[in-house]
Amino acid sequence: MNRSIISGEDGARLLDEDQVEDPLFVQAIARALHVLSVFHKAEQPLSLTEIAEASGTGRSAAQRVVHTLRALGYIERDETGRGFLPGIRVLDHTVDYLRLNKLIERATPVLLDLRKNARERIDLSLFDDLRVVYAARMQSKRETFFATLVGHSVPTFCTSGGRAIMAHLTDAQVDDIIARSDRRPFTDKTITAPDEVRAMVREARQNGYALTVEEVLVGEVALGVAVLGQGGRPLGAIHVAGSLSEWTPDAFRARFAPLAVEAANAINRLR
Amino acid sequence: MNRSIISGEDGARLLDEDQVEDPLFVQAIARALHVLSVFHKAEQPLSLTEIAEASGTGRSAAQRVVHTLRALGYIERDETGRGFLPGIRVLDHTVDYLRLNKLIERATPVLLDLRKNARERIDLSLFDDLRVVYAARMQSKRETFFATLVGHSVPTFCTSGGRAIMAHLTDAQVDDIIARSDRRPFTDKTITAPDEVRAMVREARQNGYALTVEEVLVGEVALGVAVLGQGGRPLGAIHVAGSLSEWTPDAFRARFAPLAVEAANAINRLR
DNA sequence: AAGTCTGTATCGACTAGCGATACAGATATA
DNA sequence: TATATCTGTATCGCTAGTCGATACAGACTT
Repeated sequence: MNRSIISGEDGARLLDEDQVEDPLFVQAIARALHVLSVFHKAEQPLSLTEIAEASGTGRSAAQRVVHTLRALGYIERDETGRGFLPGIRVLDHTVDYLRLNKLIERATPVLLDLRKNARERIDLSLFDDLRVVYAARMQSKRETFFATLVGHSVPTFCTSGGRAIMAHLTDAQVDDIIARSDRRPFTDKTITAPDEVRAMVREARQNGYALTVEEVLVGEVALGVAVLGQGGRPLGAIHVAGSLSEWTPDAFRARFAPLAVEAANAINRLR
Repeated sequence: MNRSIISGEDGARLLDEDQVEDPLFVQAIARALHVLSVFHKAEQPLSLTEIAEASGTGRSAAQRVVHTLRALGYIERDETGRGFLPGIRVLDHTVDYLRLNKLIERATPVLLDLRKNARERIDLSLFDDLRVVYAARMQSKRETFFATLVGHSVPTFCTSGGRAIMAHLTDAQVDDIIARSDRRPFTDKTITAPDEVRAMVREARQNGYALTVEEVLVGEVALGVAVLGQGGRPLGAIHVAGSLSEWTPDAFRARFAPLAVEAANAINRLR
């Protein structure tokens, strides 16, 4: 039972039962953002009742939240047909996040340089527990794919960047991530067995990078190198991605591993 | 007194006094999102007290909101140094917005095609009252600029896309937008005088597109064509942007106006 | 015309959030 | 070394604000 990369069925941190006990935890906020998060699983505009059901709130509360969110621009009505959609206002926060993120800031010039030399697609992803979130993509020359992957996330356990990141964690942390991950495969090449994943992580530890072949996308080979912050903690990863129609995995590795590792080092050196 | 395109000092819809009277308006949500919006004017991590001051809330309330937002991943601590930053969770909503937006969906293939023919930078922007928000960018062959402009916004009154959009509004609406806009210039070529802007809009009405020369960025010539929805209402615009080092404005217009207009028509025809 | 969806609105009961106040750790003044 | 002022965190009682029930109008089905 493979799954798609398109839909957002990943680690959407929803409200935790414990948090209801926390006196510092403002419930209304959680409810509101929970309502907004409902769209993560949606494929089309949602009606008020659908929102209410999906968010677990009653119709009344859902309507009042939607009303407010709409007034603030975080939710819009669908023009054609009925229902609601996320509003354009969310993009303001996107740009704030990207702009203020120090890792992105210091990685950008290095990535531009890497892309020039590599002439393949370069991505920057950010580590977020069970997943790795794309923050920037520099498309390759020939590739006409949509530049806007910002915000897309893929599981840590089965991506080149994720594995490179795990290589900088303790075994216990790696095991924890593997155990908690939804390990449904994307392709029939996706490695999901905990032992095999652990082996890949050990390999990445020795190499200083991770290579994945068709684990997320058929025909794609990807090489990931972790980017580190404070005291060696992995914050994200650089990805170089190419097509198997042009490269064998080994040729890809030989060509791009040095470049990518050097780029990551350059970023790490900046602090 | 020119201004920068980088910082987010645009139409951030904050809470309106009237809304306090609205019984359906959930204040806690507005407060929370207002706190998140505080980062729109920030250039660096914000301390709790800075957040409190900027959002108008007391320290206590601000702390409690930040606490919750942090638990949910919408706010993070800055690793190095102190203070808070927007959290990675906001990118989830970004991808939801982009994914569910019908205009982006139907425009994408056409834009890819346009980029192939034009070989210049192609943008898709969405109309949001006083501003126009970039939703997608397909970079040109040679351009190494960062692909991640998603969420950036520029004023409607002085951009090619914005003017093309205004060409599809009534005169009263255009006047309203001009009047309410913060018309500080970006460059010394920025046209800010209401009458001149109106003239440009009239011109755009006749041509079916708008051309701007260095009004936002020095050295840039841009051509915008509106994209329409339900009953001719403008939803956004296609932009083609080039460099004055390669094109005279007239040559640019002659070369790309037909292509861009045709692309916009293609998108409009899809519904 | 009866039925079932939309989205919207009102109001009282009670809970959940605000503000005041306090504390601990880090960095900066004297 | 001491005093001051930041940082972020935590507690608790009063009351303002939210939830849920209930109701209504318009748009599609049947």
